[in-house]
Parts: sequence; structure tokens; C-alpha cells
Amino acid sequence: MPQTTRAQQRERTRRTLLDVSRELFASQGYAAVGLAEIVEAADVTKGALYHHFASKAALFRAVLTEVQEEVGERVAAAAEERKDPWERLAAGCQEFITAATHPDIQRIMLIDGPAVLGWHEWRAMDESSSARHLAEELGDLVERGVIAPQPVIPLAHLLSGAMNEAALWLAASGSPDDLADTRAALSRMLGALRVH
Amino acid sequence: MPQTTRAQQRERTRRTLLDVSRELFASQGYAAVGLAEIVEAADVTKGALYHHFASKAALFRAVLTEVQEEVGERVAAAAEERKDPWERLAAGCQEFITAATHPDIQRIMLIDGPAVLGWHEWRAMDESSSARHLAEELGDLVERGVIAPQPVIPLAHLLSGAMNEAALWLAASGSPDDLADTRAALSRMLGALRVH
DNA sequence: TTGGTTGACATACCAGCGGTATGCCAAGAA
DNA sequence: TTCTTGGCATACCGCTGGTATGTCAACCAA
Repeated sequence: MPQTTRAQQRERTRRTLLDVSRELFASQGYAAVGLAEIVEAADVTKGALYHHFASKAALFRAVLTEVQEEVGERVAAAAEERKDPWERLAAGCQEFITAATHPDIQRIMLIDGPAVLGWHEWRAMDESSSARHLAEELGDLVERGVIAPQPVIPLAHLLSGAMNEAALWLAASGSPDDLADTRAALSRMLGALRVH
Repeated sequence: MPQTTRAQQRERTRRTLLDVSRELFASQGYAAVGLAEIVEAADVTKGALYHHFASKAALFRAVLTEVQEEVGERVAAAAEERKDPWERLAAGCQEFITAATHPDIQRIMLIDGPAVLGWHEWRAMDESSSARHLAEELGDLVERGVIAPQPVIPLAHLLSGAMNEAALWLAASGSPDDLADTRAALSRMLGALRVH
């Protein structure tokens, strides 16, 4: 009887690598952390790392995927608590700001993501997580006549970019007023979309 | 009599390095272009490069500074053509979108900038060029009562982020309709700020 | 004019990084 | 029990950013 099954061992190593990398990437940035540092912290060797991931960038991609899924779930959960479609959008946006304000999530998701993987791939990944929710909610609101009929994709990009930048700024800002002010400004922005 | 004065030669080499680096960084991205490639294209040696710039990152910083100043001037010029304060804001924003849609400017200014220098330094640099214009115009409009009184800094960040993301998306988008749609959406966004 | 000084590079070199080829040993299959 | 295979470990390599040192022309003083 083996002490640990192969699948167990495999998953265990992979998880450790992902967790350790996420911590290091988040705290120091992708470029500043070497593979040596990662494998040491994970208590494995480079051979193990390359057995699980094709490259350093591939490891980062896996980490980024998890981070984005996590944020996406938080946003979706916040939205689904509300019944009113309009409030779903607002709640989702505010939750995104909250989640993306954590410095760890930021560095990986908003700073290094586009630079390491290229903007196109980053956008595609974002699309399949949090950004899609946004576009869907907006489309829903257009159909219901809550906001004026208009192309929903450009609007989603404008809002997404606004929230990303706001989150980055908020994480660096010391004043607690800034969070409230930003939320208010975002609310005004969203509110302006409604048909009066 | 010397063929070329020292100051001339110095400036000449520096300019060549900046121009060559800008091209390479823009087309391939910061991480993908090596110093060897730069010095070869500039027809100098690494010694020359390190005589002018303290590091690869410092070289990038110098390039980024020039790019940002260029964009800032374009935005300011577009704004100053108009007399009406509101139209100044609108024209400046639209001009920014136009300028930042060029893939070369993007890669340096919006993708690699934050990742290479860190978001804080990038923000500080952006602040001293195009972003400050935005905040100033917004402040002016609040004073004149054209837009509702509100903290202007968070608003500037939201708008700035929205435009950055929009420019990135537009550069990748094939459809020419997208540009018009985005301009329209941005106009609606800005228009919503006005007191009615 | 000339000797010495300085500045603008060129050359040679190095540590460390991402990446790879190979070896090893236990878990699973037969 | 034997054989195969998967999950690593070890040893190694090329290349990159960075540095220490050498060199020669521009500049300056006498």
C-alpha cells in the first residue's frame, strides 16, 4: 500500500507551487521573483516546477487564472444577492472595486498580467471571468430598457477600465475618504446611464 | 578644430539610443528586447549605453517620458483650440483616445510602463503630463458650475482609466465602428457630469 | 604649441537567470 | 515479481543585464 497515491502527490505539489508563486508574484512582482526563489519556498526543485508548468510565464498564467476566477466569483456572488437588475450591476461593480483594491490581487491581475502575457491574452482571460459578467448585465439592462440602447461592448470597456484604475489608485491612497468618494463618483457614472 | 564637439556627439548618441529603444520597445515590448539588440541597432556598444543610462529600466524611463510628453502636448493643443471650457475637456479626451490608440505609444505607455517602473512611479509620471491636464480641466469646470461639485481626483482617475482601457481595446479592434461607438459612449459619460 | 586632464565611449568579463537533458526511484500495471 | 511509467531531482547550458577597466579624442591651461 503506497503512502500517497500519485494523483494526490501531483496535486499537492502543484498546489504548493501555485500558492507559493502567488504570494511571491503578488508581493514582489513577476520580474523580481526568480524560479530559484519559488522552488526553494515550495521545497521542491526546478525539475518539479517544469514538470508541472511549461515555463515561468505558464506558471504565472495559472496563478492569474485562479486570481481572476476568485474575483469573478466574488463579483457574481455580490450581484446575485440582489433581484433588481440595476442593483445587480451596481453591487457587482462596487464589489469589484473592493476585491481589486487588495494589493496582492492588483499586482498580479492588473499590473503584471498585461505585461507578462500581452494585452490580448490578458483581455481574453479577463473576458472569461469578471468582464463578461459586466457585459452581460449591461446587455440585460439595455433589453429591459433601464439604460439607453447603445453598443454595450465599448461601454463595458470604459467601465472596466475606470474600475481597474480606480482600484489601483485606491490601494495606494492613504485617505479613507477616497474610497467613499470613488464609490460615489462611480455611482454617478452608472446612474447617468439610466433613461430618465 | 574638432570635427564634432563633445556636447554634439553626446547628444547625438543619446538621441539615437532613445529613438532606437523607443522603436524596439514599442514593437516587441520591454522584456523581449535585449540591450544587445539596442546597441547593435544604434551602432554603439553597451559601454556607451551605460554611459548615458544607469540601467535598462532607466533607459525605458527616458523613453516613456518622451512618449508621455508628446501625448500631453497633443492633448493640450487640442484642448486649447476651443474656448468653451466644456468643449476643451471633451476635445482633450477625444484627442487622448486618438493618440493612445497607436500601438507603439500603447505598449510603452499603458502596458509596460506600470510593470517596469511600478505603478506608483508610472502614476507619478502620468500625473505630470496628460493626467494633470484632465484634473485641472475638471476642477475648472466644477468652479464654473458646469459640472456638479464633487471631489475631482477620483473622478479624474475613473475617466483616465476608462480612456486608457478604451484606447487599448480600440487598437486591437478591427471594426471602425468601434471607434465611433466608443467616442459616443465617452461623450455620454462626460455629458452625464453636467448639471442639467 | 603642447602637455595634461577629462569625458565619451569600447572591450572583456561575470553572476545569475530561465530553460533543458538526463538520471533515479517509487507507484501502478501485468 | 517483473516491467513500465510518472513524478520528480541533478547537472548543465546559453544568454542577459550589469560592471570594471582600457583607450583615444576633445578640451583646457600655460
